[in-house]
Amino acid sequence: MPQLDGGGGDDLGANDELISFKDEGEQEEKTAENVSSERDLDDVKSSLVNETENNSSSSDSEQAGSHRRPQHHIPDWESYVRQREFVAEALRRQQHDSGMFKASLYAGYPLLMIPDLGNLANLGHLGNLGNPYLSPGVLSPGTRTYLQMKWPMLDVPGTSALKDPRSPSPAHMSNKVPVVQHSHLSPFSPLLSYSPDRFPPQTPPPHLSADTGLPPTPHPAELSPYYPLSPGGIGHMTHPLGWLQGQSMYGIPAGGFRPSYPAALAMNSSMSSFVSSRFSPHMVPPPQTSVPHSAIVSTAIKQEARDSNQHGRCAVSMGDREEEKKPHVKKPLNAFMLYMKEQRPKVVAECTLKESAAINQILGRRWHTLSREEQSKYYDMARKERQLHSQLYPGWSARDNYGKRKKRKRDGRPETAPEGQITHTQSAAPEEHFSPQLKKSYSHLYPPINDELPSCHAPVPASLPRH
DNA sequence: GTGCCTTTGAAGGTA
DNA sequence: TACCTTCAAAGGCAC
Repeated sequence: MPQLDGGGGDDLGANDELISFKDEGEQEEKTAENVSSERDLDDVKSSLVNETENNSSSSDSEQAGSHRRPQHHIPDWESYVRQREFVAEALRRQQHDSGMFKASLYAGYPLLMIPDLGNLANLGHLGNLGNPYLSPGVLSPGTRTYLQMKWPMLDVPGTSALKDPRSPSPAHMSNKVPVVQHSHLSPFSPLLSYSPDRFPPQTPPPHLSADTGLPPTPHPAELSPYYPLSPGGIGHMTHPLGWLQGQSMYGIPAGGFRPSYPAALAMNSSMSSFVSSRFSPHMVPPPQTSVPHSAIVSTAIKQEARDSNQHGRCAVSMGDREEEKKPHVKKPLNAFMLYMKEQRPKVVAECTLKESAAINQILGRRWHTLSREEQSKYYDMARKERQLHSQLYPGWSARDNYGKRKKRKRDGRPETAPEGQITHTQSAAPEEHFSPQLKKSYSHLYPPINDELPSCHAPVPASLPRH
């Protein structure tokens, strides 16, 4: 795995990514020859897919040669670093002025809490500081707010494990944040959009510091490889997730989150946003007091609860009521979903498409054109997402969400051949399987003869075999 | 107003 | 173990 530097201890438990790549016929341990042949294979695959997009002016360099260029991120790195430094400086001043936290204690701690982020947000263009993660109205003056920071953002001694310098990303790939984003949303922060519901402010329990809201004792045993702590340097620090797991800030029961959602969620909001430094080198400063974890969605469950009540409140048992109280905890996003969230705005801008079905097809093809390094970034993000999710919701299971949605109709499309069923993961050219509905929607993009894919640029011939 | 479409990946269930 | 199903995001569209 390219992003896995074996030395830093940074990427423990990356097996999922290995599996993911292996699933695509790529093995982590390969000889140079194998790598070469693999590259050839990838190039073939890439060239096939890129036929649709190479004709654009923007993809001149995205040729089927032996090198693929990173598609979007590198140009953004400088601006990102500048902004990061600016924010870091602002935070240092904030720390110095407010004395809210000691650098020695929180250095490298991805979560910083300041009493009033509004002041910080007023620092000129810092209004965009948390922007990818800031929902309008989330910040309010006087609200104690967490600032989410990623390790490289702070000058942390002993962060050698942060990243292998050979890594494609100087800090960590997951720290990159696409600059081309809508200012009001983050491609990697579904957390902020999951639920507008707020939970009542709660008072931190006595065992937590009144100033920081953090527990006084660390949980070194629960340190995540993604938030490495140097034993000698900052080993005394509380792991960002440590206090979340064992002694939740606002009291996640030891057995899990289920029995007391609101309390747990109040904590989860800040934690999720913070640990969901996931993917953000900036900050994710949702109010500590109210915004639940992104994975918590209220609408669906509310709807269900409403329906359930309509069916007869008398029949609702206590257990059912507890069920109704359950917030809908969404699944963590997988690598491709993260990729889509990041890239969708770009595709929309490039292709002037808005319909997600078509965009997703384009993105699905672009996904396959990504190099391993590029994909590994998203696998890494997804792994963090899952780790965070599992720690935020220890008792959650994907099965909990089964049936929350209406069952998808599967008879709408022609069945694939019985033998060797073509699934969405191994289908032929996607345009071949464009539903009549989608084609109809894009009739203006479908030349009547060619029946083309609504791609940005030159479409792939329908007969083009695809991996 | 609700579900479908469309993608990949993760996870749970089943044979 | 292999295969199948469901869900995660997104927004236009059809009903």
